[in-house]
Amino acid sequence: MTERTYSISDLSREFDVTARAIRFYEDKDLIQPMREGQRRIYTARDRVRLKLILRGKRLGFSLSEIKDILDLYDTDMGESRQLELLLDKIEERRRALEAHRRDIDLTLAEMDDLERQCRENLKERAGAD
DNA sequence: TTTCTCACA
DNA sequence: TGTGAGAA
Repeated sequence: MTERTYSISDLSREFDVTARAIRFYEDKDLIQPMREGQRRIYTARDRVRLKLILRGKRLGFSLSEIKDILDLYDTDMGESRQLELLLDKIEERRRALEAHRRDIDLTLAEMDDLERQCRENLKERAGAD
């Protein structure tokens, strides 16, 4: 069985990212497609990596964090360590999001206060007029 | 169509 | 973390 390969436009269509972005990930060493002359040839494995990159991005990981995780994919005894690193990253990311949520809640509470004051002020003015 | 590079946010 | 343009 001969393995399927993909062109850069195949993948950009499938995952709805620009070819530019895919080349950009390569430039950052997140993917290493083969070459056929100048052209990039993506294997099923490259395709999986791209899928993982995009998932990582959705979760808010930086490209370098994604690279750290992806690199363990290639390592011999990497399986468990990859999962452990991923767990670390998830925990870290979760903390960051929770901190962000607290900030947002504080800001919303302040806005409630301010809004209340504005409304009271309006009422007083209406009475004074 | 795809590549590369330079500039730009 | 990408994009756009221009030339090959």
